[in-house]
Amino acid sequence: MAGSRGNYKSKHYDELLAWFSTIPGQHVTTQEIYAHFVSTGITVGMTTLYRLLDRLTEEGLVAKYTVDPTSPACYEFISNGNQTDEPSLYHCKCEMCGKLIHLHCDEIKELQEHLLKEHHFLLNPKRTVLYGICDECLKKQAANAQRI
Amino acid sequence: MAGSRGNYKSKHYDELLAWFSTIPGQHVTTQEIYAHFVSTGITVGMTTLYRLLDRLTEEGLVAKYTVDPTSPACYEFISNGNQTDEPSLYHCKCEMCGKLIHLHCDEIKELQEHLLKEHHFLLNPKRTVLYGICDECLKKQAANAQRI
DNA sequence: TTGCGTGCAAAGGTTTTGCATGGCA
DNA sequence: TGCCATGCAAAACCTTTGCACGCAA
Repeated sequence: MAGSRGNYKSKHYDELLAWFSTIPGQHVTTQEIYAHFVSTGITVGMTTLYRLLDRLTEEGLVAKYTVDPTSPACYEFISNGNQTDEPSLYHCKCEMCGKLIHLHCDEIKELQEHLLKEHHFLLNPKRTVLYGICDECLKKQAANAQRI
Repeated sequence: MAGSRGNYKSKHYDELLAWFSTIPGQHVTTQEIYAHFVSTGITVGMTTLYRLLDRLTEEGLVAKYTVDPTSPACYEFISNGNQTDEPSLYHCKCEMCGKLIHLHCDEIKELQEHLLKEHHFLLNPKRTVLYGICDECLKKQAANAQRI
């Protein structure tokens, strides 16, 4: 089922997946992936990268995150494939420093269930990004507020 | 405080804000805003629109939503300005039909408090978009699953 | 041989920037 | 007058598409 197509082996596909599996829980952009390929000595075009990432996203092996229309998309390896999910892992994007951070939180699992039962909305934790302000920046902000 | 600059009156600024206030709870793209101006007979350039929207977003009168890196950003009027928030109103984007829907849910308010207390992350409900699958598409999906 | 994978080049679209002009205070 | 707002044009950016070639089965 993982491939109506895609049963072909490919140097690029293998390398990308192999590298992804070495950096679980890390989010990377196409540029960073491209840089990795360059450092490996394997030549690759951006076109191929986008197509591979689309394929991996469809297969559920990789999650795609949109953070801003201007900045590039982020991709992250899903270690357990499309088998068991880990709904307690969420992404938070800091609006001040721009950091994308991981958050383990069972509370969100409850929200997910609530959304499904009461609002008939099936939340996709692999794609959802919570926007806000991170710990560090909250402190900075408080400090600045005093100065002004 | 609402304007280190921006104390200038401007036909475009006024018209944009006036129109926004007539469509509370609606999200529009720059193209749609542009179309509105055309229908009003007021000429405007996209450059101006982007600058006005940036300004309104900074002033907290308008919220900017990112839905996809490919598709344009969405803007929405915040009726109560940056005074009292309405944290029970959230945005959900359906990954199948692409609809952006509103959701009133007090449950999320609890999550917000939890995130702040336990994880020191200040959630921004004006910007956060929850991805998932909406009611209608869940039904369609179920129907399709039976056919296949 | 067949069909997918690849890569170059070009197009698509949104958003930003530079610079000269016009309008408000 | 001074400063900001505007708009045109061009650029920057990420992403997608078309088409020919290469490679796996």
